Amino acid sequence: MGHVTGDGTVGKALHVLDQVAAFGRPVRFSELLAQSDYPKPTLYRFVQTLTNQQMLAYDPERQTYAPGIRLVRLAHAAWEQSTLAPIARPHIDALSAAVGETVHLAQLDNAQVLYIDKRNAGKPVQMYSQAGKVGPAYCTGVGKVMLAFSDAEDVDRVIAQQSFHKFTGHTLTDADALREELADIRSNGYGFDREEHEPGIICIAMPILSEGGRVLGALSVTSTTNRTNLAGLEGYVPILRDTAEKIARDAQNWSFPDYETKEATGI
Amino acid sequence: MGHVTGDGTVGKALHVLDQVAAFGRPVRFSELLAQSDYPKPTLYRFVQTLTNQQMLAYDPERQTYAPGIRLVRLAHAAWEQSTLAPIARPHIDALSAAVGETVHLAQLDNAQVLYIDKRNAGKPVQMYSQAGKVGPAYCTGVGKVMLAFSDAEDVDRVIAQQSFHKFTGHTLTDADALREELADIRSNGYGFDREEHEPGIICIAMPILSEGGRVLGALSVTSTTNRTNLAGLEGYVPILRDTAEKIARDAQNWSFPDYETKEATGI
DNA sequence: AAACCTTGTCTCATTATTTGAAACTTGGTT
DNA sequence: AACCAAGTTTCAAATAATGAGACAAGGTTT
Repeated sequence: MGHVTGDGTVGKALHVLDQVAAFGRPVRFSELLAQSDYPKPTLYRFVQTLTNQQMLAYDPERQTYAPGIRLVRLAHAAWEQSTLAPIARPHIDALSAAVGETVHLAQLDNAQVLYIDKRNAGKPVQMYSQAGKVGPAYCTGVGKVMLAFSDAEDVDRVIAQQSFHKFTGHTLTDADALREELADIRSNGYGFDREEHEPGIICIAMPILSEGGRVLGALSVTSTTNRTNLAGLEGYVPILRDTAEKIARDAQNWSFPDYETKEATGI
Repeated sequence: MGHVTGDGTVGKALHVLDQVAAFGRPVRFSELLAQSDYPKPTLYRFVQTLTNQQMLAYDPERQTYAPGIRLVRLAHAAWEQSTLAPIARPHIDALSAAVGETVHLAQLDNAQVLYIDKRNAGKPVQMYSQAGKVGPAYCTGVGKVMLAFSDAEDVDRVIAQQSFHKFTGHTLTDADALREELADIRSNGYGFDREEHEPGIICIAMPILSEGGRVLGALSVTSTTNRTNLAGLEGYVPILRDTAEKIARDAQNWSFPDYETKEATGI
């Protein structure tokens, strides 16, 4: 009878959590039930349990559920321990200052691009909204670059999961076009986003590769067609490559600092 | 044999997740086992399940577990839907620009202060590391202000959980001193951090209260004793009060925007 | 090399928990 | 007063979690 979710009760509960998060807005129990595979009392108990555990938050006034505050706490630990962000931080600070454009750091999470960090060179506002945000792999600079240097089997798996929604006139809309693009990127060593996701937005992206050639993540410098063009972005290749190599080297040597005191640093 | 955790298998698994996060660094199975209440195979299976589910990440080289990347994705949804951050964003942007100092937005999470957002007026770097960070309630400006306007029973519960660790010479080190301070704050309408958490760091904090007087969160402006003093910070009271009121008002009227398309905005 | 740890993984009968059809409650609507 | 939708509870059957103990894989000492 095993459902697709697997991993017993815990897996099922987390699947419910994902469903709530996927709504992108606070959701009523009945809405959740309508699109759930579980019978009413089962779903009900999961939602209750998750709410008790503060993994979901219940708004009694509107009778809605949303992902809970406990996740924010846990994610902070994840971000600092399981992503490239703490290692890359000084390097992308420097990169952003040098190029004066927006810089992104991303990793691959299943078949999606997960944005891990961002520097907004000019305007320091509106940043948090991006860490944790996901984007499509087939039409972003960082996504294509990470795919280009992944194992063939991983590429197959990821491509199979892409929707190939046509965001702009430049979006690649099928697997073959994407595979050609990946071959190009592999021979160049870097890739572009040619207004494939948003009109007027272009970027150049560089993979972060371990010594063994494994994909750790990717960096990108984003700009607009008003300010520059692809040839202009190409001028950033040396500093991007340099930054990516530094991050990869630091990741190699990284061993977690031993903490004795927990509350040592202030806010 | 009901443990303190409650909520069946799911609760237990999440408790394990908390334990891993609490280490603050990647942790080996044996370390986890040493401080766990569960027998070896039980803990083992939980860790396996959580790793399968990407709630934990396993580093095969070092044989360690850390909170996983899936949490970062989930937390983004939580941050946007279950915190004041999206509502407060434009207001704290404006506040930060006006005062030229660091601004924090916090909420109460159990007995701790959870930092939700931050603006670093001068230097736009190193920001993400703060969202999701937790701090003590009894010796931070935002913590004391939120407590001061909470229900008596909540205050009792929170105070009972404080450690009253003496961070500096100014830290309040017992419940009575804290209760006096809370009474002061209540009559003033705002509070200070008088180098109670870190030497040289001072702040002024303002509660964000709903129409009914319920605590929604708190704002603070932080500075150093080199740059200013408490009297100087007190000059920010009008703009702080104004900002807090605007956030509270927006929170009242907030109904989640209906999304039809998910991928409408670019990165 | 052999004996001996330490750390991590697997087995399986027992036990406790999850499961979901159906019944019930609550609040709003015709 | 009858009706309907959304949410909550019950309880026997089905299933999954549990953990003592055995086993495997490295490493270290004698």
